[in-house]
Amino acid sequence: MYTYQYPHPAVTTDCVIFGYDLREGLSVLLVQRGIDPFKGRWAFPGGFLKMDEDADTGALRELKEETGFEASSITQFGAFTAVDRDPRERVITIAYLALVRKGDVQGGDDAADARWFPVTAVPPLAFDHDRILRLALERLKEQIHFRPVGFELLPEVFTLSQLQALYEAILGVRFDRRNFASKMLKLGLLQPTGDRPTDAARRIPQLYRFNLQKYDDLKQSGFRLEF
Amino acid sequence: MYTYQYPHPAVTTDCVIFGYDLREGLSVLLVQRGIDPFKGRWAFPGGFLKMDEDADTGALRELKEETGFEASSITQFGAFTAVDRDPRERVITIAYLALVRKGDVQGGDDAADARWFPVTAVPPLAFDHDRILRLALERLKEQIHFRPVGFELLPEVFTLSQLQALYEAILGVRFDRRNFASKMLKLGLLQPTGDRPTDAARRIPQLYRFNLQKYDDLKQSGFRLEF
DNA sequence: TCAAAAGTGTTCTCCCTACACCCATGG
DNA sequence: CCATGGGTGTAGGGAGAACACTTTTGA
Repeated sequence: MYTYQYPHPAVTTDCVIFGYDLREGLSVLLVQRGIDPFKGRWAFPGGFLKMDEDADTGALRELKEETGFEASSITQFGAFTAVDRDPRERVITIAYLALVRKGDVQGGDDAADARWFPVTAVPPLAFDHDRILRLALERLKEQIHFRPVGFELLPEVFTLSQLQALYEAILGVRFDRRNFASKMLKLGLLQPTGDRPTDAARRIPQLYRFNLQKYDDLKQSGFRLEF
Repeated sequence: MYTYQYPHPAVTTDCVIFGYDLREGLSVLLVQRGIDPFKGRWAFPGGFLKMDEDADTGALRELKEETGFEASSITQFGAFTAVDRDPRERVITIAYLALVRKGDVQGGDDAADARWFPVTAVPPLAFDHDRILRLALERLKEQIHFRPVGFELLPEVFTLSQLQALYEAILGVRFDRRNFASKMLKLGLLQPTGDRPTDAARRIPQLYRFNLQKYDDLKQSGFRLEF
């Protein structure tokens, strides 16, 4: 038992992990709760913060424990503090956001109950996780202007139309194919690979790779992707 | 005494209140700590969260108690969770940001120990409040593109050169006077007032007022101030 | 009448936008 | 040979950046 002179809330972390593929579009990683409250409902991976870890560390640990996935970087995007958001006791949560390649997440051992859901078909969520998701989506839309989110979500090599589909999925708009291509290529962040994909049903598109070097240069000078 | 099965951190809120005037430039509101730890040091107004209030409410309450100022809106911008950030016990803080007219803050009764400091001349701060300030300044720079921060910080009527000086102070850059004026006026957010200021040492400039109506319209359609 | 700030307009360039044609591939 | 998607180019308009002259005022 732990006693304090004044009441203390419990503190948890939650991770909104976004992934993407052509079939399902933008998706989030959810785990099914095995215990009450909200037993059986889906929720973001997360859990109680330990006393000897900061929130970033705790979020990464819980994510690993519940999904088997070791994220390289997560971004804190909000604290949720409504008084009654957890029926057991006062719990505030610190929410994190990460972008991952779906393929990297496969094979989590403890991840029996972890599953991807398209953001357009998310089941009812536990606690106030629907609000957390809404804010996460907003933040993702903002970040897309400053951060090459496409390159974190897509496989290492990708085509221009895949990249465009991703941007359209996140922002919920449509772009002109030719203008999107020229704008992207002008940035210089894309490196054509010599290879071509083999599974093409139609004309074979060029494959690109993200140029990290160039991105670091651009970040130095403070850039912005306009869309 | 309050007992829990697992250890809980304490949770506080802190408010970074930005103000602005021509003499001092961009400033922050600080209070001097009356008790240990860090007794005598300056810190952001804030304090422990109560169990029956969410963090926004708690932040506004603490701000009022410590500075006498009733803010109309505050923006949560980060949680600080380093394990050793408070020497007494594990404390995490949720940080808020607000923009106010300096004049509105005068006259807080309890505010004996509240003072404005130019951001360029901030004294040593308690806890990790220097880190909180750094992040707040970054967020302010980001928000300036989506939110008419000038109009929240300046008096109700102001001149174009005052507005420009504010933008230059926040972003740390210089603009061409003529381009700044035409860009601002083109937005349609500025309403010329008939009046002219009397204290001019030189040629008397036009006074403007912020057009809230127009701003709401622009917000609907999702706009961005480019600078 | 001079110094200092205010007001105003033009030109050039670049980028965004809209849009059309041809090419490669598999069925 | 045709449907589907990939690749490329151009013309027009608008916005930003650079820049100079005139006006008002108090000293």
